[in-house]
Amino acid sequence: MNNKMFRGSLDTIILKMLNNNTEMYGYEITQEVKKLSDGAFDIKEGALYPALHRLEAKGLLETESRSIGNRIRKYYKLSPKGNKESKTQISEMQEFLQQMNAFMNLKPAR
Amino acid sequence: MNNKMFRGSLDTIILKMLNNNTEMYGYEITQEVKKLSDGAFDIKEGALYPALHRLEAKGLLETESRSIGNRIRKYYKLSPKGNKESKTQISEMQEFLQQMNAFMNLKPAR
DNA sequence: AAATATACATAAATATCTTAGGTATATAGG
DNA sequence: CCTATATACCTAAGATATTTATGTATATTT
Repeated sequence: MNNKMFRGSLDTIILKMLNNNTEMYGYEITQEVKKLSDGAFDIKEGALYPALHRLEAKGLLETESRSIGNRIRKYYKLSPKGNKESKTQISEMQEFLQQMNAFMNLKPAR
Repeated sequence: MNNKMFRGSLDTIILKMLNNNTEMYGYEITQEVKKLSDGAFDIKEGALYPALHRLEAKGLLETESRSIGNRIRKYYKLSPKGNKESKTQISEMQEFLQQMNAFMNLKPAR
């Protein structure tokens, strides 16, 4: 997929994932999103990590670092504020999708 | 509408309008899009004109300036290349909308 | 042993958008 | 008549989000 249209929806995708899953770590999000979208949505790590940090800075996400073997994973989950915001953004996205769909299906006036 | 999600879709919207209408001038596009979307899509002129110039530079649009009274309007229409590209982008957008819609409707695993 | 996958991260470059400002003509309301 | 709003084009500065490239390190597969 030409992911130009993907722009602007990354935060909402992350919030959606964390709304469904209680907690996830960054790399896991990229893999799950790819899988769930049949490869259509390909989140670049260079976009993901700054996005997670942004959302955390806004108080929407809470983190907990855990050692898995010799490696550290940083788990993210929605804060109460993030929980509310995720629902808002999911609704707004659905509304947007409907509007854009109607628009793209418009027939010429004559 | 929070038009954050609007990002990345302006070019496609313009191409869609010109696919439906043979020819339009810039200001007309902003007004028609607003009307057709019930106010949901609000194209800023600061985004529109650079976008039109970009699309023209890519060879997707052709222009013709016409005097209307003492004022000049710049009419845009799809070039043959733009005609093809518009159909491509409309299809890609529709595919994207479907994917994103499915994604936003995913239920938690358990 | 080497290649690939996992897991985090940042910086530079690029793209697109908003905000703000500029110019000028046309029309509607008081 | 005059003033505000609408029409119609445009660009520049700043904000923001993304890609590409790079870096580090461990784990797993071939």
